[in-house]
Amino acid sequence: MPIYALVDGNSFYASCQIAFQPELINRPVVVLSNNDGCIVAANSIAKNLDLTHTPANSLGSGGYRAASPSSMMFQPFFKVAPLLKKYNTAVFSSNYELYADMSQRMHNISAQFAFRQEIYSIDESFLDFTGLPKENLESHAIKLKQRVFQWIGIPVAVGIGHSKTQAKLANHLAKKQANGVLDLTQMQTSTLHALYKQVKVKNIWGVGRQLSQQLTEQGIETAYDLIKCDPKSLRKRFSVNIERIALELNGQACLSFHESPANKQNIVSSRSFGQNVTEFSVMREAVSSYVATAAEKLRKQHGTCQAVTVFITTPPYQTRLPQYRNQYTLPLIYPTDSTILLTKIALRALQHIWQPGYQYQKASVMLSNIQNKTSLQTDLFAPNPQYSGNPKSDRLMKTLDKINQQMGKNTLQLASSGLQKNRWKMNRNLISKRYTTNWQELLTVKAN
DNA sequence: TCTGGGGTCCTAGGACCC
DNA sequence: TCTGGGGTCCTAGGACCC
Repeated sequence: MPIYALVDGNSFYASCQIAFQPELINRPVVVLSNNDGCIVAANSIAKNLDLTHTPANSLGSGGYRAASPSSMMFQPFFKVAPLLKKYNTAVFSSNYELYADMSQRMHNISAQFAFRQEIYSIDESFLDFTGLPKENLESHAIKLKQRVFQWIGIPVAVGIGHSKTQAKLANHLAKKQANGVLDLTQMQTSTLHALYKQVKVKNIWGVGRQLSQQLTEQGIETAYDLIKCDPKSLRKRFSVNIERIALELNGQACLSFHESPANKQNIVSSRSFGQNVTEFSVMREAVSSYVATAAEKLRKQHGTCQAVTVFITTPPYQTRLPQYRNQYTLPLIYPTDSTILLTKIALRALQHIWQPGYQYQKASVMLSNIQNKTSLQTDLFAPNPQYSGNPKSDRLMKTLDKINQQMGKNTLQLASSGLQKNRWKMNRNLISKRYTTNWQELLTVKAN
């Protein structure tokens, strides 16, 4: 039987901020989404703030009542700002450069504790503990937790189980444990089942809002209820996913372990604007920029794509404004990774859907039909390829990427994505320093 | 005049994840 | 004034093939 651990950074973005400002440890701390739109991370103090104390009119029509402590998450910032201020909350714009670097450090430390690691997200990794001495798994995990905290100041929780779903569940429960670690593999079946009886289905990995409602309606309310069902009948009544979840909870691993990340099948670059966009020339610039970002990612995984989708929308929440949203996909005859060609195609798609007279809030670019560049099918009848597989284009793109990597993003860019950035760039008014990736923003330490 | 059965591929939409 | 971004997998239905 395999044994997996899940290591997860607690309130990761908030913890990254606190790591560099330890004086925040006893204050509520929240981190905002792009554009300072809504709350995407909160330390436990902030999660426990009572939203019901906010004046009703500042929480929209009819007032708002908190359903649970973590309902702080995904609240629009402007609605809860007065409450946050009242509680002396430290509020940060998201600083992905900082979080990505801290993430790498956290994953590197975790990796030292197992032969195999699967990096699952910015703040989570699975470790393969199979073959380690079974009775010591818990102390092994405690060492890991201590080392991460000592080295980079990030608190983590570790859950251990016979499947990924079990490890996830153990991690969820570990956060309530004093030592932040929980090993389900050494537990008596009766103890495990008693534990499962306390876990609501909505807290199981893979069960979201819809499924938990459907399950509950059929009398399956806890993890225990789920494992007591016949897996085949679960598949019939719900889906293969639920069957798999039940098996995994029973300790039968169905989801495999992936050491190296798979290449993306789709690459999206999508962003809300700092202010609504009304002019085509400004929208054009934003779309060009997003293409550049997506194409750079594409080349990083040595891929080419064969379709480009552009999507634009007005703000869905501002219902007083006339609403419009549309998308258009253009296929390419030959696969490419050239920012120049992809920009041309994307702008053509934008032309198709652009309607003047609206206030646009957001645009997205998606590259799809991605294939590996090295295994490309060549077309016998293709004219001399102008962009992909063309040595001149390849050299140009390589140079572009190299310069931007060494000198900073957007050092070199197409003119079409350039001149009026302040008309659409996102707001990040409350951003912290990039303590670990920028020489100008290192932490200053004073000796008195 | 009658008109089966089995299969693949593609796409759109839904549900989920962090 | 102000509400994120980036993915995956599964399923159902239609087109098409033999």
